[in-house]
Amino acid sequence: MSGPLARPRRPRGRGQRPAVMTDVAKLAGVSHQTVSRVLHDSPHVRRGTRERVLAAIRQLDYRPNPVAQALVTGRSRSLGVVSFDTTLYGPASTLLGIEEAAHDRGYAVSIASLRSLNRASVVGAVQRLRDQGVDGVVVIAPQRAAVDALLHLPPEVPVVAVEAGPDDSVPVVAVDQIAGAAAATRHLLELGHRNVWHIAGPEDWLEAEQRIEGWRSALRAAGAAEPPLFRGDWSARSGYDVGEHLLAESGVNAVFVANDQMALGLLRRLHEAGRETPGEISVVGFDDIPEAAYFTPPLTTVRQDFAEVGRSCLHLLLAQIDSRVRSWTRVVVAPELVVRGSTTAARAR
Amino acid sequence: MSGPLARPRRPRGRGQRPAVMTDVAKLAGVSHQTVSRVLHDSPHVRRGTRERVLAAIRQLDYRPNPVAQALVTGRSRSLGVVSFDTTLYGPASTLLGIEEAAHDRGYAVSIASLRSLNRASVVGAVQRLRDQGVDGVVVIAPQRAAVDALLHLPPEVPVVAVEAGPDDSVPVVAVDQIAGAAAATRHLLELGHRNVWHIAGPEDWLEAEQRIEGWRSALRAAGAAEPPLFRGDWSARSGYDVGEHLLAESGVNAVFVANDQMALGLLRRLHEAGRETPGEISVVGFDDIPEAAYFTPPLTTVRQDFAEVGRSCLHLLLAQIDSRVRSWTRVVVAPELVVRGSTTAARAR
DNA sequence: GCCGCGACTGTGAGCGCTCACATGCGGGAA
DNA sequence: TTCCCGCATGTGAGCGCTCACAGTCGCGGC
Repeated sequence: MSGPLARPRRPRGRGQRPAVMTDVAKLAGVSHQTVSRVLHDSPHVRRGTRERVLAAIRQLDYRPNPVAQALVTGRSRSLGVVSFDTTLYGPASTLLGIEEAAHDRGYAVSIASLRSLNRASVVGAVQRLRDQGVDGVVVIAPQRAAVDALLHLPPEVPVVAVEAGPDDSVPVVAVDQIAGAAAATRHLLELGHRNVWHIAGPEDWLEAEQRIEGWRSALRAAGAAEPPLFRGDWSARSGYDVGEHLLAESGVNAVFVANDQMALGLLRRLHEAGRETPGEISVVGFDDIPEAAYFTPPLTTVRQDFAEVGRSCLHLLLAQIDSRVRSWTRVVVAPELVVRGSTTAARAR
Repeated sequence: MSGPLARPRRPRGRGQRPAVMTDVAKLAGVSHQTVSRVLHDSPHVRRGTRERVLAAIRQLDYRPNPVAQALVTGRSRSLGVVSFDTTLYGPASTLLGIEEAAHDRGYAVSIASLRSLNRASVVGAVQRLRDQGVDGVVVIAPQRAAVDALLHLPPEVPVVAVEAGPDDSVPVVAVDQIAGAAAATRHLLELGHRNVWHIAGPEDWLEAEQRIEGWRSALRAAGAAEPPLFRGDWSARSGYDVGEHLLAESGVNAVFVANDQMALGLLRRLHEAGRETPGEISVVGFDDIPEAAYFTPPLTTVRQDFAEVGRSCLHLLLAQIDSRVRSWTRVVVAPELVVRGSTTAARAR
C-alpha cells in the first residue's frame, strides 16, 4: 500500500498534531515564507494576503514552534537566574522583579537554585542554564564565592551580577548598601545615641561587609567611637544568640542590625531579658520585609527596591545579548530609611 | 573568491563557534550517528570507538545543543511553574522543592508569576509557558479562580495542581490542611481551652476554607461551641486589624490563626493591648516560617513539608508526560504540629 | 565452504523554522 | 516601446540533532 516514504513520522492519531507553518501556508494559499513574514510584521505583504494568512492561523490555532525558531536563530528568548536561597525575601523579590521585567520583554525565565555555595557550584549552575539554551544569565549571589566564580565563566556568556561583581569585567546591579547602612546609623546618631552597635551578616557576604562599611563611615563622620562588631548568619536565631552577648556589654542603647530577621531575634532576646525597646535600646534593621511593621515594636529599617533591581538587571542583560559584548556597567539603586517604632531619642543623662 | 555556497552562515570570527556533533565525528573518525550513540550510552559501540569519541568530545568541549534535541524529539526537558506570589514563604518553598527535584531528574524549570488572579491570567500563564515549549506545567495557585482555570486548559497539556484541583480531572499534590488545622485546634482544646477562636484566610483561598473545616471538625469532635469566625488576608497587617475586633469579644483565651504572618500581627496587637501571651491568650499559627520561633512569644504552629510537595509534583508530572494521559491522582502530605511558647494550659477557673 | 546472524557502524531524511536569494509583475522614466 | 526598479512572493538550503534503516564485518554451524 504505502511504501516507507509515505509513512508519516508521527502518526496523526486522535488529538490532531498541532498545526505547523506549512499547514497555514497551504490553507491560506501562500508559501511558508509569506506566513513567516506575516508573523514578523514584514511590511512587504499585501493587505489581503496578510488577512488570509491571519485567518488561517486563527482557524488552525497555529502557534509558532519556539524550539524551531530558537534552532535557526540561535536565540531562545529565555534567560536564566542563578540564586542561592529563593526562600529569603531579598532573592525572592529580586527574582520576581526580573521575571516581571522579562515577561514584558517576551523573555522566559529559568531558575537554578544553589544548594551549596562555592565557585564550582555557581559555575556549574551557569553552565547548566547555558546547556538549557538560555541567552543570558543573572546571578543573584552576593557572596564572595559567587562573585569569584563569575571570573571563571566563559567570556561569551552574557551575564549580570546582582549586588556585586568581581571587578570591572561583569555588569552589576546593586542597592547602595553603604548609603543605606550609613542612613540607618546616622538616624540613630541623630536621635542622640553616642554608641551605635552593629550586628553584621556573615563574612563572606558582600552586603554584610558593605553595611559594616556604611556603619563605620557614618560613625567616623560623626566623630563617634566604634564599638566592637558582632556577627550573625542572617537568621532570627543568630540575632537571638548575638543578643545574648550584647546584653553582657554595658552602654548598649542603639543597635543597627544588618537584616530584619536578625533584628527580630534580637528584639526577642531583649524582651526576654526585660530590656525595653525602644525605651532602653533602639534597634534598626535592614530589608523591610513585609512583617517588619508588625514586630514588637514595629521595626525601623531600610527598604530596598528589588523590583527596580530586577528591571535594571534585565536591561543590562538584554543590552549585552544584543551587542554581544560584555561591557562593564554598574547600576546603583538607592535604598530608603523607614522609621517606625523601634527607635527613639536617647534619654537625657 | 568564494561563491555564495562557500560562505558559512555564521562567520567563524574570533571566539570559535561552539563544536557540533559532526565536528566531534570528524575528529574521532566516525559518523555523527556513532557520536550520538556514545552520548546516549547505546550498548552497540565498541569500547575503543567510544573512547575515541569521548576524547574528541572533551578536546572540543562539545556539548549537545538542547534546542536541536528538543526539535527532533518533541521534548524540551523543561517544565513550567505558575505561581501567584513567590515572595510568600509557602509558594517560594514549593517552587524550591520543585526546582530541586527537577534538577535531579535533568529538567529545567521556567517560572511564570501571576500579577492578578483570575481565570484568564492563569490560562494565559500556562499558555505562555506552553508557547515557550515546556513539557508540562505545575500550577501553584490555591485560589478558587486558579482552580477554576485548570478546567479550561487544553486537555493535552500535562499539568499538576498544588493544593487543589477542580475535580477529578487534574492530579493534585496537597498538604492535609484539614488534619493540620484539626491538630492545632485539638492542641488548644487539650490545653483546657473551652473556646478556640479562628482567624481565617481570604474566602477565595482553598487552604483558608480547609483550615476552617479542620478547626470546625475538631471543635465538633470535642463537643465545643463554635465562636464567630474572623477573616484576614494572610498579611501581618490583617492579623493586627482583626486583633482589634477580637479584643472586643469576651472570653477569648485561645486563637488558631490560619498563618504565621497573621499570628504575628495578632501577637503585636495583643501586646499593645497589654494582653499577655500565652498567659491570657494562647495563639497557634500555620506554616512554620523560619522566623516563627523568634516571635514574641515563639509561635506554636503547623509545619508543612514543602520540599516533599515539590518532589511529589514532579513525580506526578513526569508520569503524565511519559504516559501522555492525565490520570487523576491525589497525593497528600502530612503536616506536623510544632509546639512552642505561644500556647499554654488554660487557667483554672 | 557457504549461509546466517549477531555486533557494530554509516546514510539520509526530516523536525519547523528563518535566511539568502530568485522570480514575477507593474509602472514610471528614457 | 524598452528598460529598470521596487514591491510582493516563492524556492531551497540548512540550523544540530534523532530516527529508521541499510550496510559491513567476523564467526559459528551445517
